[in-house]
Amino acid sequence: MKTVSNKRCPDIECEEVHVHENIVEKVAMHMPDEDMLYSLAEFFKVFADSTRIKILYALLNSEMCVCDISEVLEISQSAISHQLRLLKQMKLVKFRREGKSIFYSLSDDHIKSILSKGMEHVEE
Amino acid sequence: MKTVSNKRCPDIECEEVHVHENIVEKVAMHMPDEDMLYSLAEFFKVFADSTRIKILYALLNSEMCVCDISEVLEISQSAISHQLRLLKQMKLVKFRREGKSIFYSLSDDHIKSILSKGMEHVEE
DNA sequence: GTATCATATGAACAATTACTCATATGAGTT
DNA sequence: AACTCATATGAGTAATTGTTCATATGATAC
Repeated sequence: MKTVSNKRCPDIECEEVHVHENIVEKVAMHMPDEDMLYSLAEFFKVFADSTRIKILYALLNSEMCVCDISEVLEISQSAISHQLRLLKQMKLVKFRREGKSIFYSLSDDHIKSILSKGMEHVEE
Repeated sequence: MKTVSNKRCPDIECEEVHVHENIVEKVAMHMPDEDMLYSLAEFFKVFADSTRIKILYALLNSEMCVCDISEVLEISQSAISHQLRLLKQMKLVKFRREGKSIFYSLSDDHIKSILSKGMEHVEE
């Protein structure tokens, strides 16, 4: 079956055999690995919760201990701790111990730039 | 109660009244609106699902009709349609009708740049 | 050692969500 | 008009997730 390249072909219908093959093939070729796309979704999941977003924004300004974060955001210590664990697993935050407290901070600058990219879109 | 500015104060404990007040205040001042942070999380939620990520990546290359997307990604037409609805609501895709088909495409370039920012982080 | 405080964590529960299936809509064709 | 095809959508369901509550851990102070 012949396909027309780079131009839409209105009379080709959209059944099993009659899909717009040129497009389908081209797109299929450029798709990243399944695994990669899955990881990407996993990564964005971290930013997909307002508690975690708040934590990240708080840490944008200063490293903070768990109970300070809890205080600033008015969210229970337990909830914060659970979310910090996830952020830790995803390597978005690092931490250091100081006496009884544990201070968390952002692990790199990617986070800042992703947050602001998102903000740009939301602010419109 | 006195706080020490810009320097950690190890002997201040982390109870209701004894939080690291200088940090807490400073961070509290710089926090964006609750609503803004909530919207931001909502926005990132769109990217937090592998089906939607796949759809967006597919559309990065070319506008496509629903059944082509379904074919390329090997995901049911119904599932694609449900997710496209969400993407439409969040203004990440636009669409045009052509005969019986409806062609979807990315609504702007923000999306591309957010995806690649995410990709940068994942690829490390 | 015991007591206290900051943090972590497991279980339980409620809320959200992404899918499937069945069906509806709506445009084109005859 | 009736029929077909592409897409949309509502209901139902299984899986995921974020919180609370109770408790554990681990460091410091006594």
